Amino acid sequence: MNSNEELKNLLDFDLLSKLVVGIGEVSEITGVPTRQIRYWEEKGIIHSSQEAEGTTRKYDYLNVKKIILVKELLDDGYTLDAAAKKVGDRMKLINEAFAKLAQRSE
Amino acid sequence: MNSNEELKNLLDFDLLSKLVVGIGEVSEITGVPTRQIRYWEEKGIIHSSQEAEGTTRKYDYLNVKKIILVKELLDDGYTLDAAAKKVGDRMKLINEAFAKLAQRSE
DNA sequence: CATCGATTGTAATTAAGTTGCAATCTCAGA
DNA sequence: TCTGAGATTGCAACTTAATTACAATCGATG
Repeated sequence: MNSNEELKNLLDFDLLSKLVVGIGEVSEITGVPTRQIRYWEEKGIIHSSQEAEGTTRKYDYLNVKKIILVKELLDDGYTLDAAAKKVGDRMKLINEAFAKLAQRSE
Repeated sequence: MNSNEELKNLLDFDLLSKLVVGIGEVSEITGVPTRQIRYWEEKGIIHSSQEAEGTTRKYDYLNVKKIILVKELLDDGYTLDAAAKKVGDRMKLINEAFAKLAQRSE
């Protein structure tokens, strides 16, 4: 049994993907003000799942992770666009790894 | 490098533990009506993190997992109390495994 | 000092969640 | 069939959380 299988037994990836939190929670977790999160979203850097206009935005694990990474780079002196690009590249890898793990859990 | 270390590199357990969702979300995920979730909580079977009276309940991964398991047993014919006990035992193991994984991530 | 990127403030509105009280539903046993 | 305990549900009145739109601010750079 390889490590991924062990992992799948412990962690329910299907559930993980459904754990979507509100913007207030994201703000508390990341330290980024809600206003700023919405701004990044306006700019197309973050993509929450918002069913329709006027309904509340929801953020999954990967969304929150991305916000954390962007914030780290901003704090480090990057411009928003540069940070977004850099994080985008890294998120690709994380997304792929997750996709693999989530595969057989359906 | 063992599987747990690989896992830690991929999954941010600190973040996972902070992903707490509202009761409406839990209801959608699990198929258990919000009213019923509150009832189970009243009975002491579920323990959401509710800062104070009147504020909204929040449920983390393990809470939601527990609700899913309880529901499965109920659907299978168990009484609520019996299901709660059975699930409680299983959650102990899951909790321990998570505690181990969450350790060095701080 | 004007411009641009980045962020922030706020009012008015809607969505989501809370409690408490009471009603209902199920079903095993007298 | 009646009944009582366990389990669930309905709902009104209320509070908290989140939404949008418009405008203001703030710092760095040419």
